[in-house]
Amino acid sequence: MRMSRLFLRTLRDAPGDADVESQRLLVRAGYIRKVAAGVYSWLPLGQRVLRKVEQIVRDEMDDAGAQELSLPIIQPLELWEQSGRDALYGPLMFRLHDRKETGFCLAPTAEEVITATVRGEYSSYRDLPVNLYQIQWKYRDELRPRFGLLRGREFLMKDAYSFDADVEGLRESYRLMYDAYHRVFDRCGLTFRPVQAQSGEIGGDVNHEFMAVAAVGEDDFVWCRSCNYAANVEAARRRDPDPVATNGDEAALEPVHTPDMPGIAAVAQHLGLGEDELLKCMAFEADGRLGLALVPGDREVNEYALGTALAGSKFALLDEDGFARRSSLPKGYIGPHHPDVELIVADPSILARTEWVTGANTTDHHALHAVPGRDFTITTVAPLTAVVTGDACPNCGSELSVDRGIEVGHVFQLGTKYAELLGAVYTDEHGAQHPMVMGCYGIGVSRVVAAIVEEHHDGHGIAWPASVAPYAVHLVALAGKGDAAAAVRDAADHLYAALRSAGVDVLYDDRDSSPGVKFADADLLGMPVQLTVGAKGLARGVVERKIRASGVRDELAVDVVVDQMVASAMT
RNA sequence: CGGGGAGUGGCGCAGUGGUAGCGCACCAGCUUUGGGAGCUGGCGGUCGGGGGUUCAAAUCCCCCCUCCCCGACCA
Repeated sequence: MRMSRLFLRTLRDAPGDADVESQRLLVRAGYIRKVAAGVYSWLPLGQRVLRKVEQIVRDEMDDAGAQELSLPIIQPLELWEQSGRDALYGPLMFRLHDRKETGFCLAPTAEEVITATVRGEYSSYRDLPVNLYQIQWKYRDELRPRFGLLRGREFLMKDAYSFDADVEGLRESYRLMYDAYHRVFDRCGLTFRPVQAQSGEIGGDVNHEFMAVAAVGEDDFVWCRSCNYAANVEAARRRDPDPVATNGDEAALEPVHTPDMPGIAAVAQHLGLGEDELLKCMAFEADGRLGLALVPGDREVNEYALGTALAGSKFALLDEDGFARRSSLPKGYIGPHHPDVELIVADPSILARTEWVTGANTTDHHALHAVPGRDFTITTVAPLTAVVTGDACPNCGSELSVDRGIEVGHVFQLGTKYAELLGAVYTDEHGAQHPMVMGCYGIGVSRVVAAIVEEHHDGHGIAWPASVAPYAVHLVALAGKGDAAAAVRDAADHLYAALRSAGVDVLYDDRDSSPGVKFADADLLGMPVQLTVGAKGLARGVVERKIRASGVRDELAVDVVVDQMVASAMT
């Protein structure tokens, strides 16, 4: 492509509303343009990158045995009413009506439609398994679209759906996708981790999020640098500290005056203690019963873990209203020896210390020497603390790290939920009917583009991995003076033609601009290899090569350039 | 949804009552040519929209729209 004809305008300044580097660079370099909050146009260069990522995804999906189809973006609301997700998604869905006032939505995802589609075609165990996918635009009216392509309201997503006869089949389908995802993100040049995660609103059991490590990520996740352990911050566990036995000679419970100190930090400072010596008592109600969740004062309660510990009970931490109703609970001064407390869930670390400082259940007072088992009775011991960097890995004991990541993929074992709700059943070899067992597998294709830029850029611009670069080579012709100018132009034209006929994708800067502009644009646009044809080099029969990512430069004889480029494209 | 900030040419910005300007970009000419060149001359804006105050509004007042940031409860 000749840059003199490319629909491209690079910007020296990024728009003021860009809030992450990927957005700033993609806009400055002319890959995308914002049309509305969370809605972007993909200009020619951007479209090429999007297609590259798409094609990697398509390759790996096809290799894994999935079949591509295309489902509608406009979906009847009726399907969403059947699955019950109409209400669940609520205002997150873009809604519209046709002229007959029939309700539709713009697809935020496609479990309903795909299930209805398979239901209409397949009904025998002989048909299964089958895995269908599409690469299609999705729509979510996010509360707060932000971070450019990372949280848009319109985004390109690959969604695959597997249908199996039984759970064993599902596990195999899931494994195929899980493995394919590794290959996809490897090929895209991303540093990532699959992490155990919660299922969120889609429902189902086993699932993994694929997190690209990035400071601008919206989700914290926990991973071990020594072993393979990785988990969503809510599902993460640490290795529990060992319990210590009480000697039985601890001093008796002793009240202490702590005026106007409803927080851990103030009390610890006042008493000259570490925050980890204080007992944090978080009040909750579970099925109407008052409970306390106990963690060390320097820790926070992981509500998801608390839910697990309460084994399905409906529970909620007390809010302001709750405290208002429970007037006997002095918020900030609660101790576990409270007469109204019906159950106490304690983190294992509570048993790793013989005595605690805790609330005295009287405003402005705390209590020293609270001994588990003596002064209060623990109903259940279960992991409750939110994991932080430096905690011990539950698998290997090494240090865990809590980092931010961009969720670029998510794989779920859905089970039979949608098949049951929407009637996708098959007949087995004995003539009995069963719901199909489903899995679903998403990749945020447009988000991946942004994630790649987040990982592959520097102060000058983007540095695309070769696998997704819009062009393999950025050929720069420097206009010289007089006869030299003509020679340079001539040599560059020939090189351009030769590279193209050798099958190399070339972006050719044939513009009549100064060298500075051309170099700056080349670095900003980020093709993996830059070839510069200038009068000086040409006189010696060489062109200069610069590897964008490393900045390494060398010179190539003009007559070996094409072979070199073709060879490096192979590797 | 609540709080804060902001909308002025394609992009970045200035302009606190007197009729709109700067840089980049764009167009023309001349010069320049290995890291975002110089000079000269141009094109381009109903100042987010509507209403109001005023002799006069980008500027003051009201309403609306859009955009950005922050905000859950750790006791």
